[in-house]
Amino acid sequence: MTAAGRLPRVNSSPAWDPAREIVVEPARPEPLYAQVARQLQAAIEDGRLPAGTRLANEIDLAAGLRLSRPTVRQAIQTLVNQGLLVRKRGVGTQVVRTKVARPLRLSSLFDDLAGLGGTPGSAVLVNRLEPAGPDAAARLECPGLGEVRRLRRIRTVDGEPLAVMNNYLPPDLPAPADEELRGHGLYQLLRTAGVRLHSAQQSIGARLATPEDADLLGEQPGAALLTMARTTYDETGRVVEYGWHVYRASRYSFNLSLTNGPA
Amino acid sequence: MTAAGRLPRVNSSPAWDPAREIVVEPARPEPLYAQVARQLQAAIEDGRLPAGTRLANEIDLAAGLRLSRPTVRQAIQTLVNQGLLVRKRGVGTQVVRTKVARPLRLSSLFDDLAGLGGTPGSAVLVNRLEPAGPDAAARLECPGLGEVRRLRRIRTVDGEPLAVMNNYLPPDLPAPADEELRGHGLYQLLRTAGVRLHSAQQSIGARLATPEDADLLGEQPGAALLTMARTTYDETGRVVEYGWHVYRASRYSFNLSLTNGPA
DNA sequence: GAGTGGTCTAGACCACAGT
DNA sequence: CTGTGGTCTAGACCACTCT
Repeated sequence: MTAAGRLPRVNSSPAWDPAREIVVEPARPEPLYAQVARQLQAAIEDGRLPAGTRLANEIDLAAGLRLSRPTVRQAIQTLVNQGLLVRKRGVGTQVVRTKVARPLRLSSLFDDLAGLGGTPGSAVLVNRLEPAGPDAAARLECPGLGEVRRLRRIRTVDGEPLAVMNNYLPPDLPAPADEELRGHGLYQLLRTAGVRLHSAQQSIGARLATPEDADLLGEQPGAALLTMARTTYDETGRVVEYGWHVYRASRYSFNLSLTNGPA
Repeated sequence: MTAAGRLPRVNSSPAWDPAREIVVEPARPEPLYAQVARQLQAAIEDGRLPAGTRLANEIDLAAGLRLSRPTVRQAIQTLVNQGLLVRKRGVGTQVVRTKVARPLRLSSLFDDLAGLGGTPGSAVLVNRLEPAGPDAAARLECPGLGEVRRLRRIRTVDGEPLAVMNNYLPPDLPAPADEELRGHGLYQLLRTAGVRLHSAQQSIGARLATPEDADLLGEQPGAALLTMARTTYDETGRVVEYGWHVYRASRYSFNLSLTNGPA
């Protein structure tokens, strides 16, 4: 046995009675397992269930909540998938001892920034249908495509330029108004338009600023820039967006949380 | 109804009979749902179940495989979580029409590179215990720590330098031999040592090469570099690694697949 | 209305960890 | 040994989508 394999100290259960703290209302439209998961998550995040706490076993939990064991299991499983709980056979279920690592989700830059300080905004440089060159058609995986919608925006925070964002969109999507683009992320607009985003492939790199980059971003030519190219798919496998963006490395970095989820 | 909401064309089921193609052996140690999931995944990946194919419904599938519906559901769920299948209530289950987006997992650079072309290797510049400065102790979230193991390596592909990698490790982990580090990723060595990795927080940025960077990596000073800083936690919430790496942007970029998994 | 996945129940047996 | 989570069954009813 190596030093690394040593046991986590297990807190014995404190006076936290799930049956008293968690209430499930079968009448609500929210599924029972979701109600349990939501309230467990809240208890973990506001400290009522501190890191390292061991939960009661699934049988007792189910009995206390007057639910079946599979239902309670489903609730716990969603939190395990989020990395908030850890289960070990023969041992029990514990609150993870890490600051929460939110799973990585499809998010646009705007949504990310809105969660931080500063006021995000954007200037729309280009927003029009254009004849689709072979490159654009290939990026959207739509050979023979006649037209594409092209977007070019500058994202700002508190008025300072942060990124130049270029996008191709399929021409049959409803046209986003410049005004909408100024105040909302592209993903948010797509979702509102009924597009069900499913997955994306991203590539993150770096390069030096060209004079044009420098001019748009308020940097010096030769400054370090972060680049991100992304293809986004909906649930039917159609490409709903291709984008290539450049960020000022002096003012932005990508922050990712990874979890070793099951499956 | 917007254009974006239009229906996916549903292929009627071709002559792919799950009951004939999938065999479950209750005697094997592998769980039944895992056997089903594995064989379904294989069928999707090698083209026997092309993108867009609709699966039989869960009841029929269960009957055909002589399993219960929850078991079949569990198998399908794991593939949905991986983004390989899409389920819609009232409609059915379809193979996703996208090239597969593998979920983002904890991986070391070495593991990533091993999956691509070229022969990865590395040179170990530093591998020793050092007195822990306040910075190192803070990075490992272990105030008062006496010593840390410090690593400094150069990662190469086909002999060409690709990245400089700096790491702090807690002093109680078994010391990795230089020889092991040359041929294996750090994560792989940690797992072998019994560490159960749980989650990580990464930050990706860019900067210009200093003369020292340039010397180590064979670039010019002022060249664009990708930077990545990472803190890795095990299941007990302990920091098991802190690393800050720089990559030659001319030869490397991060590729991520994101999926909008449930929960 | 017919067919689908989404949720839920009440049991059962097994594998593994710790004593 | 005891207690835990892991797996599995055989039903049931509901909510949603499409015809």
